[in-house]
This record gives sequence, C-alpha cells and structure tokens, in this order.
Amino acid sequence: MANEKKHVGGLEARIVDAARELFLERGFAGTSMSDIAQHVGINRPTLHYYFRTKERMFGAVFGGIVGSLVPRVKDIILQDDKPVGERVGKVVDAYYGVFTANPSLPLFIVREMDRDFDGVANTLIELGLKSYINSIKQGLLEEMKAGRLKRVPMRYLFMTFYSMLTMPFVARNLCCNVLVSDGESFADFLAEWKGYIVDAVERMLCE
Amino acid sequence: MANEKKHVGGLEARIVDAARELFLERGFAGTSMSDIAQHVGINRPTLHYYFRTKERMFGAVFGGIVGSLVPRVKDIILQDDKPVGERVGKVVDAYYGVFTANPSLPLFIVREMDRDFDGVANTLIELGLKSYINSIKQGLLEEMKAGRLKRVPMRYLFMTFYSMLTMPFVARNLCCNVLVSDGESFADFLAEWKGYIVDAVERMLCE
DNA sequence: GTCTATAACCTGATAGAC
DNA sequence: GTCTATCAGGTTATAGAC
Repeated sequence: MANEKKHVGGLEARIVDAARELFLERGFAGTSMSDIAQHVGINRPTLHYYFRTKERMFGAVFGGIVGSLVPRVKDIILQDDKPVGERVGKVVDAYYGVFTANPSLPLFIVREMDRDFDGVANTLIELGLKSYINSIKQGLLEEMKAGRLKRVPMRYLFMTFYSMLTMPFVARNLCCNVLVSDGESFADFLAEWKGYIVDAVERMLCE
Repeated sequence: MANEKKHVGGLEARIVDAARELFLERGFAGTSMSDIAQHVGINRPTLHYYFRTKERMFGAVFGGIVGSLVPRVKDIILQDDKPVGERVGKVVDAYYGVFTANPSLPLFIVREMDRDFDGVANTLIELGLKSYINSIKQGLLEEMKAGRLKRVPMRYLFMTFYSMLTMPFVARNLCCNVLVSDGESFADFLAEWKGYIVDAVERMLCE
C-alpha cells in the first residue's frame, strides 16, 4: 500500500497515496493539508479542488485502507474444509503482511475511531463491514453446531484474537524497548508471537 | 483522578487537573493551551507562567498519571504468599478501577508513546519504572525457580496480560457497538472479560 | 484542472502593566 | 501571580486568473 509508490495514475490517485502515507504516520490531527500538498508536489488549493474538505479526504483514505483488508480475511477464515490452526495462521500472516508494510495502521484505526467514531463507522458500514462480520460469525456458528468446533462465546474469540494480533503493533515502541532482547529483531518476535496466537485460538476452538 | 474534582488546591493543581482531563480525552495534539485555560477559567499566558511550555505541562500530567498506578500494581503482584489467580484478579481490579474512571487512559498512553517515545520514556525512567519492572520480573522468576510457577517466557506473560487487559478500553467503541449485546452494559462485559484474563494467566503459570 | 493570492482564524509563546 | 496586548507562524478554505 503505502510503499508501492505507483505514482503512475492520475493526480487524484497520487494525492490519496500521499495522504494515506502521512495520515497513517502522523494521524489526522498531526497531518496538515500543506504537508500532503508538499509531499505530492502541488499546492494546497488543488487538494481542496479534489476533496473539498480535509474530512472528505480522510474518508477516502480510510475507506480505501479498510476495504483492501476486509475481503481477504473473510475469504481465508471461511474455508471450513481446512483445519482451524491453518486458517488462523493464514489470517495472522495476512494481517502481519499489511501491518508490517504499514506498522502504524492498527494504532491509526484505533486512534481515528476514538476521534470521530460516527464518521468512521459510517465509512465502515458503507464498505459492508457488518455483512463481513456476520458472514464470519455465521460460518463459525455452523461449524460449532456441527460439532467440529468447540462452542465458545464469539466475542471471547474475537477479542482474544484481535487483542493479541494488534498489541505488538499498537505498542511497538514498548515491545522493542522493553520486551525484545538484544540481537533479536522485531520480525523474530512477531514470528514467535504468531505461534502463541495460533495456540490460543486453537485451544479455544479445538480443546 | 480526573473525576475527583478537588479544585480546592492552588491554581497550579487546578491547572494540572484540567490539563489531565483534556489531554486524556483529546491527546496532546488535540488539546490547545486555550482549551485548558478556558476550562480552568483563566487566560492562556497564566499557563505559560506555571509551565513554561506545552511539553513541560504534558510531562507533569503524564508523570502524575503513571506514578499513581505503578506502585500499587507492584505491591499486589509481589505478594507471593497469595495464589496467582487471586493476585491477577486484584491487579485487574486495580487497572479496571483506574481505566473505568479514565476510559481513554490506555489509548492515551499508547498514542503519546507513539508521538514522542523518547520524551515519554525519560519521564517513565525518572519515575523508576525500570526498577518496577525488574522487581516484578525477579519476583516471578524466583517463584518459577522454586517450582511454584510454571516456566514461561516473561514477554509472553506480559504481552498476553496487557493486550487482554487494555484491549476493551483501547477499542471501547468497537466493543460496545459490535461485541456487546443489547441490554448488557460495558461493565457487565468487563466483569466477564476479567474471568477470561485470570484464566489465561493461570493457565500459563499454573497448568 | 492547476495555479497565485488572500481571507479568516487559531496556535504557542512572550512582553509588560498592575 | 494574574492580567491585557501582541507576535510570528501555522491552519483550513475560498476567490479568481490562466
């Protein structure tokens, strides 16, 4: 995403790319229209020509980010012919890939949801996030009813998975400076951590 | 803390109280000196008289917040005559209490560490956070060597505990709107969630 | 479509009167 | 100590030329 740098498209696409990069790194409040314009190599007013306000531009960026993640995860988790451990591992890999390319994405999402939840929520609903979540819930519930998965509260499952998945990125500075030993990279830590996530979910669903 | 509203002290204390409330809610960048002054009922320049810069004022607020949490947790977790489950439950209660009084505190800490890690880290070091962490590590390691606790990587323990502990507050909006059922309060959800945290830590350390 | 110029406002910080 | 007045610089947004 942020590091593809495919500045071949029109100016509008180049603006969105630059805006995403800066919004992700510095957040909404920390990014000025001047910053974005300077990053693209144009002048401020041109930004307002394409996206009347700063808020609208943020909406375009945020929608693009989430919309590129959501469908992939749904496809992986609903492959109910594969064992749970394999599916969870693939989902973790998918998230790890996006989070490693954009390390501040988890904090970005959480931060912007706190800033303007209603606006963000509307963007998510427009992307069909609700149906995405319901699909996953239904798929897992059917596997539980069929006896192939242990019955466990859906929110216990979701909360544990997403808290373990995102914490290394949300508190990356803390991890690197307090928890990661000398001579070990953050990637090494992530790989080890992935095992703990898969174990935790397997223990919940398989016993 | 933020809701004690003991505006009986001097003006300096009242300023710190108002600043804490606003910083917690809107973050550093989202809070202006004008906001704080207006909240206290004084004029901007008076703020600069007490805390020369905005950064220094943030340092005072942040140090106060963390300094009030750190010692209590250390005292609880080092009571090695009590069973692990009881100790973890008490630590969760302590954090829950502070987080419930200041719901945006976890997000605040994570956000400000991302903004200026070195500055924040220096504040934490001045508060003796390193010796606090080392005390806990040493205490647990001794219990492991004595065979009363299962040997488990310290960071696995810390990461799992803090990710599960903070996630409901970091992503509170998401929890309330997606995971909490109708007619159930956030407090109900927290109480249920506490059980899962204690279980997870007990399973790691006791088996 | 993209630019220059500018409006209208808010920011952190300081100087100096009382 | 707390105030008024002010500074220099930044912000979003718009108007109008090309």
